[in-house]
Amino acid sequence: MSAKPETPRQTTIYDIARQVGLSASTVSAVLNGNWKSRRISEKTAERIRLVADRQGFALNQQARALRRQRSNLIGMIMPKYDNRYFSSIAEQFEHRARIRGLFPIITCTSRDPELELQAARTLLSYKVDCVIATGATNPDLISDICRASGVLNYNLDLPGSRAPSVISDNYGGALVLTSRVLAACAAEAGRPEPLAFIGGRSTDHNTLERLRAFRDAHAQAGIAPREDMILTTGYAAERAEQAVTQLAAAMPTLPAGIFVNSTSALEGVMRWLRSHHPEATIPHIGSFDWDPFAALIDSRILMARQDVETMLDILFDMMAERAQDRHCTEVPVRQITAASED
Amino acid sequence: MSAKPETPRQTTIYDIARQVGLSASTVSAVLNGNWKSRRISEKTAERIRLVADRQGFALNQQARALRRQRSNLIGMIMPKYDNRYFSSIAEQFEHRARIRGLFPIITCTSRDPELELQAARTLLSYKVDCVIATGATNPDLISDICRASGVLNYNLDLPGSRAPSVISDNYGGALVLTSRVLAACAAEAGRPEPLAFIGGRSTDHNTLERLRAFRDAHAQAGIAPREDMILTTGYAAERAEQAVTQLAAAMPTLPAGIFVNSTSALEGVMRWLRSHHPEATIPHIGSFDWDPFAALIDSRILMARQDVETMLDILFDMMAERAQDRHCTEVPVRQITAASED
DNA sequence: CAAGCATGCACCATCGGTTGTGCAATGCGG
DNA sequence: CCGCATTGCACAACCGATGGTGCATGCTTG
Repeated sequence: MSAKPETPRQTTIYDIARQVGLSASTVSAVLNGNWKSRRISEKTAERIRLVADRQGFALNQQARALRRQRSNLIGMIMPKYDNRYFSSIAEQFEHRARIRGLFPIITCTSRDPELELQAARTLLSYKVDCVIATGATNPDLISDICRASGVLNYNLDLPGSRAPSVISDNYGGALVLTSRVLAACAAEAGRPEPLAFIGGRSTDHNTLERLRAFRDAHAQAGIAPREDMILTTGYAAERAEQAVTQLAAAMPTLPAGIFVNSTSALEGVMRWLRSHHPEATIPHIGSFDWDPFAALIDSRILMARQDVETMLDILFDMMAERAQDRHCTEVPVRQITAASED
Repeated sequence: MSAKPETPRQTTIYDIARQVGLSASTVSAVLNGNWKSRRISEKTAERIRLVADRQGFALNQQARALRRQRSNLIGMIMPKYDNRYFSSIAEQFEHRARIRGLFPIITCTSRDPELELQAARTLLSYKVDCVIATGATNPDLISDICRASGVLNYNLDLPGSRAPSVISDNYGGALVLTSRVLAACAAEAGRPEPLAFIGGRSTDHNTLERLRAFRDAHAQAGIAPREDMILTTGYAAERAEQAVTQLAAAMPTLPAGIFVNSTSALEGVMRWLRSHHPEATIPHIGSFDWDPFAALIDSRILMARQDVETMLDILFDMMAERAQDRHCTEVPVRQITAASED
């Protein structure tokens, strides 16, 4: 009648202990599995498990973590969810974490360096056992605060100098991709022509490596890249769209081919092409990053798909052995051509 | 020399207390802001803040949550990250949570009902203050376990009967979308023709509502839908691809138009079309859910974009006032046509 | 000058688990 | 029947922060 239906607080091991007439430590031992080593009888264990199940008991992980100095939480900092590269990283990360009995916390910082730091601090506040910085603008800062707290730290996608890193072979992938686009253009025009490069930041490792490959591929094709067509205006679609506008204004005709650095940038490039030349054939495009729909837009779009599975396998292996050497592992990309799958 | 560089444990309020020669409770009061009500002097507060900053002190949120019975964690269960609808929900959710001083935890369950439940239980174990079930296959089960723990709970995208829900106006959106596709087909063929319906689950509310609108739109166009062309084979791209294969095998020619239920299904449909009829004009397609690249594939693709911003605004408003009434709020979708933006 | 009040902080129980240790009861051999 | 080992569990300290309460000290007021 007047039982207070307020917030029906979660039952604790003390509640269970009272009900079975045993001590909380016994209940704890049974529920976390080390009851055999504490010489709790099978009969007692069974009785406790029964009551716990009946109550839908859920152990308070905060309390557990507080005492154990180990949270089983594993944090990932990630720039965006809105493209297939990062979203597959997120999904695979969660899947692998769960398999290993860890609880994944992913936090998305919209490429905001300030937010990245704040997110790292918050993760540490919640006492995650490990912080993985994915595509972080300043991974070393994150490494520093992790080190100060004694928390394991790895970099993914973009390398850092203060923690082990797992990234794609950006040079290798971009070299093949650029060469393929150059070849397609040459086949069409009868002679090689320099490509444009759109998207990314000229400050990040990946863009630099892809640019290096871009230039080398041009050299291998026997032509010089045109520096005025290299526009690393960031990853946002809007900025890429502006870059194409700028490109179109500066020259009589669009380049025969474009290296597009990320699918976000590709979004902007395609938007521009569709709105300004809806009927024209588009330039040959090499996109560093894959999207299933982009593949279907036009057979002139080539895409390099990064090997997320392998990267995460390596990452989790390093975590398992608590690797600390500041080494950068490069994983080859898998090449994708237009409209082909997987 | 022999200072142990093991794990440089995070500093606690006790460490700081010792350094400034004050009690831990004073440090706590200063650092969590209620020091004025505890009549701590400005001078003392300043001294403590200085030391805390210098040490890079990060409060242990687990301990805090344990004591406060309030974690400031807010959990979201979500099927997938790999499409623009869910990924924008995730990003917006995180953004709004942070603005409100909450720490968002999103966990992705790959549309696995078993995983959903397990995820809910885990979130409760970590004592989240609120659980939001997005697109859950069985939201009511989640509501039950949340209720048992006295934790606030809301449904997003798919409605439940045991917690407040915020969803799209699936009927309204699908009615307009279907009508537009029907009209496009009629304009081309000279007479209205029934559309195919591909994707989704005939067990979930959204699919049922969209199907109801699908039928009503046919009725309004003066034709009967063909039941044998309604294939709710799930959301996975592979299943949708199989559905089209089945459709193509069963009839001499493809339908003039297709209602595609989700961008995942659209992926499968487009894959089939490209691999089986690479050069043919594709059917008119109405996709319930938006993707920027899909919009560029063909002007015959129409897309309904759900109003994620408004849905989340409503959701957070309800959370703020701790609304409990099991009401379902429907938010109109924004209509999108081919290649147009935002 | 005593009573009264404000100031500034310390003490301590508490949140829900974990784990080292202690102790009674039982079993067993001699 | 006694000593000793084993079995089966309880006790209590602890993890790090919070907040109610209490106690000096200094200042004001009659």
